[in-house]
Amino acid sequence: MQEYLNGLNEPQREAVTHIKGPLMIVAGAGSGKTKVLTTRIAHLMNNGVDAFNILALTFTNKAAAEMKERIERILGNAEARNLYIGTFHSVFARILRAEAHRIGYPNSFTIYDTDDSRSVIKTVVNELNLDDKHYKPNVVGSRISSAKNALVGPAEYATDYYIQQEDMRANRPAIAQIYAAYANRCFKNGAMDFDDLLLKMYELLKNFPEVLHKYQHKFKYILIDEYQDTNPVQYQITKLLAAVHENICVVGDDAQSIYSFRGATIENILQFQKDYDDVKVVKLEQNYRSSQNIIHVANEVIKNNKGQIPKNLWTENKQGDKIVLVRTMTDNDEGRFVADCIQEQKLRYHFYNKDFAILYRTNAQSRSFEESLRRMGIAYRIYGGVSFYQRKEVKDFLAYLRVIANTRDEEALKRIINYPVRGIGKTTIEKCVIAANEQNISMYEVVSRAGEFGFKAGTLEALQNFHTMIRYFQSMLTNTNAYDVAIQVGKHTNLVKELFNDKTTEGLARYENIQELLNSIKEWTESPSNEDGELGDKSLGSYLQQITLLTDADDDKGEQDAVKMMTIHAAKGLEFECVFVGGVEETLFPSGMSINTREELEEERRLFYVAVTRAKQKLWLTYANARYRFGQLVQNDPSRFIEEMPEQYIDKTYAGGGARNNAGSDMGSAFERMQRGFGFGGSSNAAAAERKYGPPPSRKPSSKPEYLPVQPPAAKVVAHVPSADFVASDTSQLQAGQKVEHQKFGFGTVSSVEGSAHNPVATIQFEKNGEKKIMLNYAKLRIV
DNA sequence: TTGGAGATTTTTTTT
DNA sequence: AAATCTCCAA
Repeated sequence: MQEYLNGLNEPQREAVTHIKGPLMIVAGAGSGKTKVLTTRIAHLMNNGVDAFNILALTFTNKAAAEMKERIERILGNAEARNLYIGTFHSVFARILRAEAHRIGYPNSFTIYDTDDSRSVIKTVVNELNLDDKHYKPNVVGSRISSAKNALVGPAEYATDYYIQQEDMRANRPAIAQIYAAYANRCFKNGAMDFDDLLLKMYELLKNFPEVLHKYQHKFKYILIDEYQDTNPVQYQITKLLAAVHENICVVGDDAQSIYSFRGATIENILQFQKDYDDVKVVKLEQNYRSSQNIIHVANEVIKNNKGQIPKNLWTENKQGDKIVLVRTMTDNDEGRFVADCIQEQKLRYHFYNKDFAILYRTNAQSRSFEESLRRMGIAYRIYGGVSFYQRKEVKDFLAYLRVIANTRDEEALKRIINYPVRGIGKTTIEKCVIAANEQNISMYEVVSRAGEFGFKAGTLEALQNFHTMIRYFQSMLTNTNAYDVAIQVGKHTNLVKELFNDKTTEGLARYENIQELLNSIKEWTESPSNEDGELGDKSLGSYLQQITLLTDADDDKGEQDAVKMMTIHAAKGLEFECVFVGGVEETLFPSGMSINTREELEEERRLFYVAVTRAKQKLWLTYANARYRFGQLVQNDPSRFIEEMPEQYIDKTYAGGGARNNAGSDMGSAFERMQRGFGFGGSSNAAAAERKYGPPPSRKPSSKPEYLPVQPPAAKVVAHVPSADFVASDTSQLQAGQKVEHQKFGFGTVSSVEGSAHNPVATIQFEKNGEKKIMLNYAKLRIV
């Protein structure tokens, strides 16, 4: 008997060993879903299914790579490299690359990221003489994206009564026109946006029976992870692919559906049973991840949602700690609390940095956490946000490569035609675009035939030089790999040199980024196989196509001992020993944008459910009375989700005061209690904690974190034992020049008092700990 | 044509 | 607070 089956519980084994026919796995959070998927694939292969006939669609490329690795370990051979595993987008991009000629695209078509796509929309809006203030690229773009995800093309969009009504009501009747122009322009540019990778794949299968036939018979077994987050195009594609063999296995949890803004619909998972006869349904309800308390809270909150697949998530794990609710004055206090708390937990329970995750609803919230962690000297890594490949200098460099691989790519061409500056200004670019539109040729072709369009001598020369350079790069394309081309681009454009000569801090960072980019291209070129196991294709085109689809989660720089910070969306599928969820406030979580309909609110609640169920042992929910938004302090109420959690599982020690308007509470503000308790107060330093709890274990974290604390000056507080007679003085009249004693920082001299009358802030020069800004309303100071 | 000062806008969430 | 856009002088 195959021993890999032994580690499975009953329903898991059922899911793994069901080989023929449609299978739906309803997998609760932490129920061993990945294990089931990998074991199932291994089991299929062990039972004679050829790896080449298996397609597995995952949510991130990293998940795909991990699965491959685990399967190899189970099987003990390298067969897994032949599997087709990847995200919808990367798998389809690969197929489209092979079939591009059928639909009029170059096989090295460009993949536009969101920025590129918005930029094209803006161009198109202006060309149609519409106001881009009213037809905002973001608004129009998301409208187009929804249409594509729902399989609505430009023609149908323009004639659909309901859609048109909506656009009329929003006073944006021209969106249909923009959609059509946008689609045309993308095609003309030889480019696909993210949605096109799905839509064109669908059209390919729909319009070319021989292609459909080919892939139907190639993919005899199909597995789809995170099925609750698939949208109608993805649904239709998989339905087409699975139509012959019907060996389709979907895994999902309706309670974790959090991508409706991307067109995902729970309908897909609810519909699955009706689509095929004889669907086997397996429910995985035992949670192996979290404590009893965490599971109870999660279950209780999600009950407030209507209409779900009934299930009962349970665990045999121990009860665990209560969920800690934390209220602070501002977002900065929130950051400080979390950083202090991590420090304390590490000392007390011997956790490593990597055991902690800070999750939040919006990327912008990372700032205050980042600052506090840095001050404390705690290593951290932020996932998401602006990714490496979105940085301006990186995009600029890549734009060269894009033009070389695909001259139709007008977006890229416009980016680089005058970068570095070579005297081809806005007017000239506009002229080129207009000429291109008139003649119905690409902008690049105008540049290449610049002599025919009556440019001034100087301009003409600049254009011709540019064209000669690009042609030179292209001549290397056929017999050189991506890295060699990139190096030549760096040399001949003077880009690298120019950045090198820029000695400002930002210039230096930009230079380093380009170096890193070149290194990563080199690494990619030299690695034996691509991420999907395809051997050999080290061309520039191949490189460019995978680069756009990489996400931050994918570039895993090894297990680092760093606190992880990311949005809740990005945390899907992950787990951590200790989790902080920040900004649990009305208008933030649930988002102010998503409280207008029941559906929206329920999705926010599912998001809350996802956040809570990421934690294995410990969970903190923090919220601030007020936080900065657009540089202004705004008040917020605690999130409604807090009230939905049963009291008995909640520790409210830190949830009392905080607000000034809550003076009746005898708890004192969270900040005050923090000072009384851990982190502050002279005695609770590392040495004391070590005396009390013993030395940290010798197990070493595996590698260096990406963000090692740069300068840890503030982190190392020189311990101060307060005077025996320490009594906080009335500091309302505090003035510059006075000497004071602080419980933690020791003696110092006030250098200034600023801030509003309600919230005075003193800058104090401490003898041992340097300059600190102290909020007088909260800090306890003794005037000496 | 270029670059910079000042004005304006932006925050959901992501492949 | 930060990023992007607009306008103007050189």
